[in-house]
Amino acid sequence: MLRVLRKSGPLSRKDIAARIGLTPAAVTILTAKMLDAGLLVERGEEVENRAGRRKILVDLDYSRSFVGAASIETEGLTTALCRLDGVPLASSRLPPLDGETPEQILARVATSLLQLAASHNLAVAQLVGVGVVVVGSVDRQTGRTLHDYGLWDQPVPVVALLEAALGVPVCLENNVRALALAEMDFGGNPGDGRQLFLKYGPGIGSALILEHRIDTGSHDRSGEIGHTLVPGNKLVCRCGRTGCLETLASPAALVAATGLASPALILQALADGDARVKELVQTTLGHLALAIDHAIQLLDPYWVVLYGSFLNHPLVLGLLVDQLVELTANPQAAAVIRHSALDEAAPYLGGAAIAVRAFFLDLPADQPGNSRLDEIPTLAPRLAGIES
Amino acid sequence: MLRVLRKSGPLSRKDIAARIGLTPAAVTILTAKMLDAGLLVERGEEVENRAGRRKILVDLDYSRSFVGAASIETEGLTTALCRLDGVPLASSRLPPLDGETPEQILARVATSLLQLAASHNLAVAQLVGVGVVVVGSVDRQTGRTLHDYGLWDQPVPVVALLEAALGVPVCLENNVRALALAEMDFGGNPGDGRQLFLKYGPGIGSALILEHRIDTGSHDRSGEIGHTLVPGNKLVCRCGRTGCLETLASPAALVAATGLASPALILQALADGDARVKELVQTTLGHLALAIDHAIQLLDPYWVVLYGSFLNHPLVLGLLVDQLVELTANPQAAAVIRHSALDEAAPYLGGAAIAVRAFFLDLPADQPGNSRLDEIPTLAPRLAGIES
DNA sequence: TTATTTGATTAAATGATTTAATCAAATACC
DNA sequence: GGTATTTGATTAAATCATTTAATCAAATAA
Repeated sequence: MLRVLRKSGPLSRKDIAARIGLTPAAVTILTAKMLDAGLLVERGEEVENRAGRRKILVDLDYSRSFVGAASIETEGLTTALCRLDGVPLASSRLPPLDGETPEQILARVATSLLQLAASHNLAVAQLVGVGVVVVGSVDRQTGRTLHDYGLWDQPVPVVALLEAALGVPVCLENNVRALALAEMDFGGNPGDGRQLFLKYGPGIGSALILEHRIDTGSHDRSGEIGHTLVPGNKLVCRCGRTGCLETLASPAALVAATGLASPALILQALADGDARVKELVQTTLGHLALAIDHAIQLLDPYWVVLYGSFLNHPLVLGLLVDQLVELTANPQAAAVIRHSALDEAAPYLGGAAIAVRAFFLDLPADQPGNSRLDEIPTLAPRLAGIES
Repeated sequence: MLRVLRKSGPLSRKDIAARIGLTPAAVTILTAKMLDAGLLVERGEEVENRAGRRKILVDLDYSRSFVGAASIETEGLTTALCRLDGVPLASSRLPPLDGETPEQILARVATSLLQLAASHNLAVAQLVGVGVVVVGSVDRQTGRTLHDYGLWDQPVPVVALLEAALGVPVCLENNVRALALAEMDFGGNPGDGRQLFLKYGPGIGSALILEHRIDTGSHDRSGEIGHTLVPGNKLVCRCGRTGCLETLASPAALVAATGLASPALILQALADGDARVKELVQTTLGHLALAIDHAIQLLDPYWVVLYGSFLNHPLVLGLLVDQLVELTANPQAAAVIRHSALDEAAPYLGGAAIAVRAFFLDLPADQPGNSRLDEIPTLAPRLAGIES
């Protein structure tokens, strides 16, 4: 029911019943409990010029609770508090400190979140969860980071440490994967829950979303478009293979190829009509387009979402889309690809997305099993004081 | 419960309970109903040298019912009857007739299935469903074929026509996709339900299985590895694009490249040590290996299953695996790729697989909703006469 | 022989959901 | 303008799957 409301906005009890396969009577009972628990709100009536009683719209109460979010990178920490619909309420950026241990970093995260709440008059009791995103891969079972491409050199039990410090549920995810979820949940673009997300810069990060959920594959390695091979490419990748797309078509590779100092300067050169740079960019985007076409053929996504200011530049996006249309021999393919609507200055949005999902029982799943309200960890405390 | 039994063979009531999240008491009740209904059988006790009562093993009754299967191709019809575990009981091949309408073909399918049952002393009352596979794409909602690459030039309501003729549930699927399911369900290789299936010959057909189910993608086009692009390839594909893998690396393309008359002759030349042919084959398999590597990076499958006698030849399979291992820089890749264990002379196995799945409620799904035995179409008639 | 262990079964209790009736609140019709 | 009709929400009794707790069954261990 929460899942349906999340996806399809305010709905009447009758419509909810139809969608989740229960009777209106059952939904009346369920909504009553959840309204009491503060999970839902009634949002007035839907006016239709038609006989009969009007629908009373029910929706998730996005404003009553909030989540914490943190992004831990080598360049520093970003923490934030967000509403359950992803709207940021407060955020802060903290620089990295020399020689700081993981434990100290997480302690700073906890302190920062509490300070943010205090300074924005948000009651900590309404903090329903925290999502942390990191650069490397994570073990979702144990809530630990695995190898982290330079930040931490050993597994860190992030979830356990932060839950001890804050006393609310904490979840952990890779930053790109979490961002892809944020795009799904907060991005405002409807779809069928199948999306390839491509974070362009400084490397080529990607995440695959199937059935509204992060797809991990059989060995936690699916969706790695940056590590598909480009024939003829002899560059050795950090992943150990030779010829990965990332070594040839990442912003870093483009910077190296053009000899310019930054992606911003490349954009400048493009705008100035620099033919040499345009050709280099075109070649690079050609590799990218080919890889994206491969992915489209194999995954048939509803969206291919690009994330990163360089690709978001109209000139670049145009070149990429042109190449893709040419490859697919189908102008409609362009409709599949678009740039993310997320604020690129908010790296914590992924954290907010996973925290919200955790609060709403990881909504998109059709997990068999628990449907008893009082056995749900995040709900139990809220339902404890209720009579019925 | 049926799903768990299907996947994990005979189990005790207690173990079933643990897996489906119910109590042994509930499982006792459920198994009793299903034993009465003839869906399950008790398979003796498991002997463990341990104190306590022995487990009474319960399993699906694969022998009590059977399914019909049909494969409709331009070269003719194949019909068969199979046990619920995929073991063929009877089969027949029928040549195509000139000028035969789709309706006449389906009438022949129905007649053939009834004849097979009659001649093998199988009671039609125990025929619990029929699965039909065709070469082109199908509309699973309406049970119609769509365009069919030459066989039929307009949609044919296969399901409606055959259900009218036979009076049992009929389901329809593309042949490659159904074959991939047969591989999962009858192939005897455990896995986690994620598999890329590749039918090599005469074209390059493929199907993607995720979470134990056929993945269709957002537009019914996922898993099309044969239509990924090979850079530099200028051949126009039947799909309308230029440069598809299939135009360059299918058996048909290989036959054309070698100038030999058939894949069998190519195998012969390879065995004879023909260097020119070996190089051509190697180039072709290189394209295939690259595409497979792409798919592995994007999908992270548990298995890549090859189907087709040409690829099954030790020399060819060896060459392909070598190329793949070289590309991935990881000897483990060899463990992922394997040839199908299915009988290649039985094109109807896919039909049997989808019929069995339909009978067992499309087992692998975690579909929300109906768990009431008496509302299940395939079970209702069997439960009708039962007391409790 | 008895105690213990493990699995299966049973009966009463529970509780979510449905059924069927009713209430609520609008438009449509005469 | 009053009444009928329609549509959605609610309620109470009934239902039915499931759990709980006790018991039975059948083995090994002491």
